[in-house]
Amino acid sequence: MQSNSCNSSSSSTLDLPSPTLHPIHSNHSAITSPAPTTPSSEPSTEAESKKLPSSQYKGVVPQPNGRWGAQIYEKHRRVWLGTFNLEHDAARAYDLAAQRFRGRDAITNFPPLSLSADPHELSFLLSRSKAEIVDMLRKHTYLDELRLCPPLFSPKNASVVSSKPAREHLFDKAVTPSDVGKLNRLVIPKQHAEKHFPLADGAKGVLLNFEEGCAGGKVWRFRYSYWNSSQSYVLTKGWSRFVKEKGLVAGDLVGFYRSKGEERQFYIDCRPRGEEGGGVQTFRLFGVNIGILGSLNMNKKRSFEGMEVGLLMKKQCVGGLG
DNA sequence: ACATGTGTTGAA
DNA sequence: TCAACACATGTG
Repeated sequence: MQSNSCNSSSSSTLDLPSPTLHPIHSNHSAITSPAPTTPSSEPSTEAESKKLPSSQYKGVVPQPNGRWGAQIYEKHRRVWLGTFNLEHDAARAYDLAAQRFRGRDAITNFPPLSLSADPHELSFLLSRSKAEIVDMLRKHTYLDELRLCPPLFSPKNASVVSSKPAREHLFDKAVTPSDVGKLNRLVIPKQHAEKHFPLADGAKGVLLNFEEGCAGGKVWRFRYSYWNSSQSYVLTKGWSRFVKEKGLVAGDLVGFYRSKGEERQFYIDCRPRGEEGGGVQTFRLFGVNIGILGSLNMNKKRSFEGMEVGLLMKKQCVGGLG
């Protein structure tokens, strides 16, 4: 089996969140709700014993050994989500994948996270790449990972007693060709610059720190200044490195945040154009930052989105948990 | 040996 | 896109 010493989950069962559920929830009310109340019985006749029982859940397929597989299709290809003892767990796995792969439009077996009481889980789900989510589902480590990642945003004044301060989203910018080109600078839209990054009067420029990710991620330092020539606010020194490391291309979104409370620390993240939700670019597996991923930019991830990334990462997991 | 996950197909 | 089904492959 998995011989990962850093596999944070030693619990094999109890893998997925299971709020109280009713079968077949779909956003499209038009969908037929077969709801075969109870599968009533297992194959009774001997002829049926050869045939596997089909699942009442979407994305769930029976396995010869009585377990249940979960799968989702994307781009004419099947993405295997793992096998589960309980049909219900397989259905939950499918739901999570569906919401990550298809966003709001996902048709799920159970009520979607967007209707859940816990907004944190949705942001967690969307902050991970498809490959990461699939990997977690297959290894049954989703819940552990969810627990390991503290909320980025907390609802209102919630009890942020624990670790990380809540963050406030300042603004996003869709980077332009020149933002990721040879000019080595990012133009901050003036309205946002003056509102969130006020420069002391007559200041030549300042160094701003931006932390990445949700748990003590890498800190990026950019020079921030005002260019009289173009009458624009810009991030200069340090920006090109960010572009390169992240593999930013025109159209990608860069998000700016600031923690509430004392620190007022700035945060940054980026995500490909059109992707749902915020993409926290810090790659963490089992709560450990993976070194190799420093060389994995978004371009590569785009093409790797299939699955191989998970395999790569598995081999990289050598240390124990901190 | 047996569980897992893929190849493939037909239906929607 | 999807699940059914056969079975190749992985793995303990």
